Amino acid sequence: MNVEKIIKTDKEIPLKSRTIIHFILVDVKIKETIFTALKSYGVSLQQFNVLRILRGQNGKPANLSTLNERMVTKMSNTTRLVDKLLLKGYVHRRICPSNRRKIEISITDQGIAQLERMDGAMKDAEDKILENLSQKELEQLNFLFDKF
Amino acid sequence: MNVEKIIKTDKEIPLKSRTIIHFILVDVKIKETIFTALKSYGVSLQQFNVLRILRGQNGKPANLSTLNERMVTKMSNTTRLVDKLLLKGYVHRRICPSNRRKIEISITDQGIAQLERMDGAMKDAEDKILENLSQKELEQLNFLFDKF
DNA sequence: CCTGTATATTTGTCTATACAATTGTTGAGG
DNA sequence: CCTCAACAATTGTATAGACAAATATACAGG
Repeated sequence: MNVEKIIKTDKEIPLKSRTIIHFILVDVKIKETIFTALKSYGVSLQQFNVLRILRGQNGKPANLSTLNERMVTKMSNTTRLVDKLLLKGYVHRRICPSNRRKIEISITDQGIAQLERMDGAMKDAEDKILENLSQKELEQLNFLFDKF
Repeated sequence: MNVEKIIKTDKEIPLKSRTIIHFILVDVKIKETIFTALKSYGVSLQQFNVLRILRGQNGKPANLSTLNERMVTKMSNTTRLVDKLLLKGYVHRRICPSNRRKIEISITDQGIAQLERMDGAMKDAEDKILENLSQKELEQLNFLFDKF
């Protein structure tokens, strides 16, 4: 990936700006690959993440606030996001008996089965995205990302 | 930034997955900082980029296809994106006389003035995002990003 | 010229996201 | 009990983005 070529400039870009631009270009590429991988399953990255969080609960349901906390983005969407998973039959939802303000969400067997199929596609996407990086370079990246 | 803490897991995440998750977390943080910086100017990151591309033309107008090519995202929005900049008085638009299919977009003096104000905010955002990284580390990052 | 094809932009529509306001529920303090 | 503040989720609305279809123009070949 050549930054200057992609954004078609012949000027020297200051290192900090270049780093940010570079990051954003990599981001576009990563999102594209992941999106393509999940597309055929009809779920968005966010929906996929919610399913993974629910699976991680090992049967224990999660309420919307918990989901929201673990997702990277904002609450307002969580209700509607779960609605979509509900329509697809991947999750179950019920009012928490001990606190009727809360909603308990859990993954269905169908959701788990679908998720297992998606896991493979996701792994392929990750492999593809990172195909040119060695183990050592991955470790370096993780080290550097910690500084953000 | 501690990945495991943020996504609240105690399981060991495979290195490749961890790298992608880590990347996405950094992305959210970067976008947030940049968005906050630009918010008070009432422009989106995309609009800001278009203004910068136009400034880079040094008076020479750019048509929509050119803009689209240099932006990272898709065409369909370019018309509407430019509409918004037009409303704000930051760009000028006219039909190309030599090829009436094309539209020439150029930045106005007002657009340049506003952009100069935004440059400062953007630089501050970049500094803040990268405050914990040394020159050497920035170079390492750029080196590693080239492998994507 | 006329026709078909390629090019450049615009428009329509659907989905996603952000933010604010609203609804329903709980629990503490008077 | 009753009221009020805090909490949990939902809904409304405005804006952004993806994708496809439509419009307008150019130009090559008969």
